[in-house]
Amino acid sequence: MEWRNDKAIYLQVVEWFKHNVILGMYAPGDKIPSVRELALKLEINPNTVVKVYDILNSEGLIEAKRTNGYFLTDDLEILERLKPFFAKEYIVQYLNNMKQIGYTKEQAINLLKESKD
Amino acid sequence: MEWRNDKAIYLQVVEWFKHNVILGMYAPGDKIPSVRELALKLEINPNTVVKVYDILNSEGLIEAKRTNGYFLTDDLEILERLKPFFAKEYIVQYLNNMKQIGYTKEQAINLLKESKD
Amino acid sequence: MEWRNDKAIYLQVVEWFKHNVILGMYAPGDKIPSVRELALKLEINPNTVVKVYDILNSEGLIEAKRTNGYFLTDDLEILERLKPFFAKEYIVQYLNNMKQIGYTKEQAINLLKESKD
Amino acid sequence: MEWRNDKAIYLQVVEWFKHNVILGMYAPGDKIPSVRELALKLEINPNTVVKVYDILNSEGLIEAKRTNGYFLTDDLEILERLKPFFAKEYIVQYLNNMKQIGYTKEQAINLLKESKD
DNA sequence: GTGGTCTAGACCACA
DNA sequence: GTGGTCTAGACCACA
Repeated sequence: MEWRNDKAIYLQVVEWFKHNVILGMYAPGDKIPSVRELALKLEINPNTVVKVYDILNSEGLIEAKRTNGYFLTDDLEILERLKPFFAKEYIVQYLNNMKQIGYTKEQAINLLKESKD
Repeated sequence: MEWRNDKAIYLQVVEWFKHNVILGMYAPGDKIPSVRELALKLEINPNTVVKVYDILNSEGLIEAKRTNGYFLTDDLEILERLKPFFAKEYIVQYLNNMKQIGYTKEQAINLLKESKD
Repeated sequence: MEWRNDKAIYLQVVEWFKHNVILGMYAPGDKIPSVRELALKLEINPNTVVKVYDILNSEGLIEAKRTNGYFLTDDLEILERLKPFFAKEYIVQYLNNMKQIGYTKEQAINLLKESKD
Repeated sequence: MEWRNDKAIYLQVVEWFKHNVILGMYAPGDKIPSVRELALKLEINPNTVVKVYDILNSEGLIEAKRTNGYFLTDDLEILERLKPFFAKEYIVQYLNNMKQIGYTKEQAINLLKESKD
């Protein structure tokens, strides 16, 4: 893993984790890597992973079972919310990019429609 | 300046430069920073700047005048092409992002339309 | 300050801080002690204070102003919620205590009414 | 066992012992742990246990039988008094807590009545 | 000086 | 081995 230096690592890991969830890396209720495992894999400090898991926990995305590890929530509603969450981010990003180079929202939509991709 | 480490620096500098041009930092025909100046300012190796200027030169965006330095082209047509160039990149990026989390192009367009921003 | 060892220090500090707010130690919008100040005063690690302020921040009770310090929220609604929050805790604690020694809720209420205090 | 450091340990042990009696850990007239046994179990100084047993003895709750150890009293009246004793403590504690955050006794009673627990 | 981030590492309860 | 807590201390941006 490589980290951008324009954003706190723990924030990047939070996003990375959510992305993995969207991509179906873990099933609802699955055990996820332990704090130490993930720290080793990502080559970051365990405390940073703790911070990440704290955030994910407070968002209801994962749950801690003492001495058993962390588990992905089986609350499907919370999991369903992930996609629109990212979508919103991507939309804002796209519109900002386009506005920065001088396009309006309408133009951003039209250029998108005309694209072949 | 901060550089992402997931992409070659010279590519990032090329983009950064084009962005500046779009934002009107230089007028058509203007002198742009020397290789050494830019290297110092961006804290990168002069050779990297040389590579950047080579690319920009080959795209017709800048021109070298022997012993006089580099100048932004005064060919307006080339300058006009910059905006669509970035737009295309942003569009591809947006669609890729949305597809990666499971949205089709149509959904990407519709969600964009519905956004309030 | 002395800390009970049956509860994490940061939780005790969170409660202690809320208590102080209820007692009117800070006015809405007031600057509160910096992370380092509080750490020194309470003789705990600055990181522990960071954790406390993180929690209070996420609850909307305080706000961080970069390079300026933390401030008590001026959102009166949030501040008003503190009293009932503690009241609920005290009620639960009282009922639990009484039940543990064999009294029902009704008895707990009646004994309370009969008390001279 | 964990001891709060805001109160003398021997006082905490006295309370802890009375609590155990209320919970029926010993029957009236039962032999209770020797000074040494209890000191080991609670990981406290035997002298502290001596002090505790002195107090319990002076309150008539336990009785020393020379060379035979200590026994819980079989005086049911004394045992019956334990519950109201704790109840009074809990009531005072509850009222103090509520007063400290600005509620009157009447409010403390009403909030208690309204609680769902 | 202020908050923010991150690392290193210790010790704990629980099983 | 697992999560939870806490300390010590470094370095950063911002002003």
